[in-house]
Amino acid sequence: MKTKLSQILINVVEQLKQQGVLAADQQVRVQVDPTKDKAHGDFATNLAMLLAKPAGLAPRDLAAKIIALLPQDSIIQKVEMAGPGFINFFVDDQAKFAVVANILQQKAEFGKVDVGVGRSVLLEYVSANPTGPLHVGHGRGAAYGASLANLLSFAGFNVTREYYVNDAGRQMDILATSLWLRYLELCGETFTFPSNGYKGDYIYAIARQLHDMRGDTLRKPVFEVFAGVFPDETQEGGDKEQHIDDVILRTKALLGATDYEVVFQLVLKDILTDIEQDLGEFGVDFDNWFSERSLMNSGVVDAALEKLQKSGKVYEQNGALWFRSTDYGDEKDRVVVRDNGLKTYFASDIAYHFNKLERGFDILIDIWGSDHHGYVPRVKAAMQAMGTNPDALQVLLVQFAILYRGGERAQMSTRSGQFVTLRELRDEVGTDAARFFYVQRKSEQHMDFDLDLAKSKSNENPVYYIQYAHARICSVLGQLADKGYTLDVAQGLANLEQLNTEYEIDLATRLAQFPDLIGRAASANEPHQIAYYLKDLAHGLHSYYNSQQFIVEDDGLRNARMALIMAVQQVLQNGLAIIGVSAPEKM
RNA sequence: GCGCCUGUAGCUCAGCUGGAUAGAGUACUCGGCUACGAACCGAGCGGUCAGGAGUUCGAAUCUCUUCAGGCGCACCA
Repeated sequence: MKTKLSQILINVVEQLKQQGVLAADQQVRVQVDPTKDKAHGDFATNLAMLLAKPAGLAPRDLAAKIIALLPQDSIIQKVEMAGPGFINFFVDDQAKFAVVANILQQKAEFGKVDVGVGRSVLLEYVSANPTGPLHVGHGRGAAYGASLANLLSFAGFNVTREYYVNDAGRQMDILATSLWLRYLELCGETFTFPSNGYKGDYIYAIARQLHDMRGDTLRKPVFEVFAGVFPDETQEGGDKEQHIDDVILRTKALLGATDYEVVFQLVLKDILTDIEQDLGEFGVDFDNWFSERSLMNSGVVDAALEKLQKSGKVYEQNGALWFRSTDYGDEKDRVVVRDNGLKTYFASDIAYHFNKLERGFDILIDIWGSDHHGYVPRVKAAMQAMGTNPDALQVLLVQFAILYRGGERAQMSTRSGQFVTLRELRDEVGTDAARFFYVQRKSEQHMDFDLDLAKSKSNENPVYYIQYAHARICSVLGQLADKGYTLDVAQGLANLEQLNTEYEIDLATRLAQFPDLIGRAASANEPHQIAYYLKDLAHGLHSYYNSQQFIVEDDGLRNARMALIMAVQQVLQNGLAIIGVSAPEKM
């Protein structure tokens, strides 16, 4: 309907050009919008106001010219000029119900558009360090990423979902060392656990596994472990960072490369498996789990650094290797290889993003926590230096949820082991409510997450409002048989002209807007628009439901109503599927 | 100090690439089940769109500026 009106108006603009009212090279973006006020018809265009100046006419005079050029069309009941020069279109009520047949025919496909035109997207999200279970802070990125992937896919993009596993680097060494220390405790050794080690309970569980596997074979006396290490911060003149670094070195030396790798792989695999399962139960899946270590070990990082070196984009200073990111607008140059010979996380990321494009993707989307926003310019700089197009990368930043518990802000720290896990949240509020809660808000919006409210009063979550609408429709359809009627969709579709109440027209209008909404939401990377749309659609259904009895004696009218609510049911399903929420038949 | 994000009803948030009288939920006050599910519906109350200046037919939306909050500014990831 909307596209049809746009087409008509584009033709009118062409005619205006031929008549010389507009210059032949005049650029025009025809805009047709649904109206907010029914008094303004169904659709309105501001075309006359936009073109008034170039045409050298008063907006209302130009509007009159445009209206005169409009062709006769059966679906357009009336055209009016209004206000400063709006042109309002009144669409024939019966034409509005055509969408019902489309929906029932296309089913789960209804709403698909092609703004993606088959372009391939690599969508990277979550990518939390595998140093512990996911907490509620990761939940938002997970819910957003998964919903966006569904949305883009629905909008015609070819989406690949990827989790970047940061399994290289110092944090992983701290983790492996923490595990071994807990293992030593199980062997009977006693000592003070490093203040900068990972203290979460999950480490104990893995340590027990290790002990079951290897008995005491990996045990070393404590005095050897802590021999000559820098004191911890709890001691006079100590430092937690230097302390843990020394303990790592001792751990590696005492265990040897082979056994250290055993410990390392055990904790990595255990945590990664847990994360994968956790996300899976949250309805968040991935096509690839991409290992940073594999990038390192296969020489891809070295190759990338070499490439930069050859083109003179890196230089040595103070024993470290620096990338000239300032050449590309970054605030300062960045270290890629430290003076101790270790490559930085940034070095891997240069190689990783280069690798992504080498795999043939047209568009790269990274979803990061907003605290990483300062990181964007250097990655783009690196992409440019590597000879690739930095505009291929879109970084979407997700604000952290600020947790409130008992009216106070709850602090979260993986290291200290004090956090609410995503799993706990799912157990207490349910996957549907959690998914909806996260995706309800625009990603860059700060979000207050009241744990008490989410847990205790979960019925207030609007997700139930939408699901209830769906269940209600299912219930009504079930009632047909109880009342001795059989559903006849064909008859319903043939009698749509019997639908004429404001509720019915309103529902049909909303349903018709769904594909357009998908296109807009996908273009803006905003799955929250789907959530708001569904709330509106559900409201339309509930109001309709309360206004009159659906199941009436007249066969044609009854079946027409069934067709309409079945269309609503279908669109609710399609929309809920995108945001990863179930559409239950009963509640 | 510099950069990014945010500021809309008491509270939590929408506001569709500048459009007509700024919306929803919640809270509060009323009203609606012998009805296909009341996890619902209807009505009311509630706003200097943080403040100021500018751009134009028209600004919550764009520009500048002030204020307030969040987050970054490592040879950490």
